[in-house]
Amino acid sequence: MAETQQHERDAGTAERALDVAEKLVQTRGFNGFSYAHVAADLGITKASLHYHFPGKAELGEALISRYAERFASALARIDAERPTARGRLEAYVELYADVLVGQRMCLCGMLAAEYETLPPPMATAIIGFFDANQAWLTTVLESGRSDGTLSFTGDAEEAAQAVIGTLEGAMLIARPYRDLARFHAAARRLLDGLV
Amino acid sequence: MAETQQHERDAGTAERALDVAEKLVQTRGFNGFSYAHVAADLGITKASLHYHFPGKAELGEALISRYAERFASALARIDAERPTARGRLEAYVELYADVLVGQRMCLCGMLAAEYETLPPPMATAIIGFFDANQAWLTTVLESGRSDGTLSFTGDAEEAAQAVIGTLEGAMLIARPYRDLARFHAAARRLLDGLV
DNA sequence: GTCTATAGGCAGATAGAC
DNA sequence: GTCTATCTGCCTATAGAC
Repeated sequence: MAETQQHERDAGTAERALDVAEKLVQTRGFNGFSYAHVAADLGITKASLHYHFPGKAELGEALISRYAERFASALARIDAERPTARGRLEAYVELYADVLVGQRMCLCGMLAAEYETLPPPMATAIIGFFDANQAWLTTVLESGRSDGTLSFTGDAEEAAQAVIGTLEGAMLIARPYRDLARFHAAARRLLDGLV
Repeated sequence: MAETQQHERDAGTAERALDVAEKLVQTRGFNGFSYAHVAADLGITKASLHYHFPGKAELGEALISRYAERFASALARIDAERPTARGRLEAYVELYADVLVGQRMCLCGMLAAEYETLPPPMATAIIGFFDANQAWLTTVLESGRSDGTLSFTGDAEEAAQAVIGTLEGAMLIARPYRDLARFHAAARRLLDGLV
């Protein structure tokens, strides 16, 4: 497993740079961090960082693409481990909660706020992230409604969009309050509204 | 009305600077705009802007305080014009929608994302904004439940927090999609969930 | 109240040695 | 891969003339 990605231990510099940058973007935003921040945290120079990522835009793209891949893996895992629609939704909420416990905002939620200032490739990738989430949620919601375990009005796609917006918004507000319970209360209400 | 604030026409330089800065922060974020942006838009120099606001931090504080005051006025007006809890909630949603039509994020929602990077006085002011909204919503929800026109589970304060989070999140996601309907659909579902 | 001029710092980025 | 050195540009901010 020489060139495959390893988490935590023994990761290459590029991967560790992504870890540091990811945390910085999730807490400070894309316009609130710099190559200097990342380099200092890694114990290398800015110039070295430019070897791995030609520019901030490319680093940003790599950030979203890795984040989206991990999210997709997590969704596949939920599909495999959770048989019911309700269970899948609960696991989905947990994905968000796990991000928030680290005092972080969802990477793409943060970037959505800064959308107007982002390089076009990053903007496109963010939309792709939300589209993928919406597609997965739509399937879950539809299957739940089919087997009678979920109940909601309107089409599943619209409900899926509401789920994403509600969770992102709950994170956005809970974070400054440093109140994880606030997020969970909002998530609970959301799930209860889907019966 | 020499020194009182006038909107639109004949506003003083400080007020016009706030208008420009407000729009910039709502679209690009606090870390995504500069004195140069504001000054250029006003047709004055950066130095002149420093005469009105000593630093970016003070400009940011003035921004939040004016925004919060206007929001408070709008809420008082809703109380005066809308007799029912349901009508007040609908008018509250419209406040958000009116911001979004201008392709803008809620000022404080945007700043909530950048929370970790803000000068402490700005951070405090943002919490104050959300607290005020929550207090108003809590009263509306309680009165609606009392007279039987609204129905929801849990305490009104928690429901109020959910309303704020849902609307902020709906804005956050609808904006990159440039899809106002997406916001309205989410808002409709939210109101329908309060019967 | 607005200007010119300028300071000092940090940003993103590159060249070239090792 | 990482370094030193450097560049250019933009940032916030100030001094002082008008």
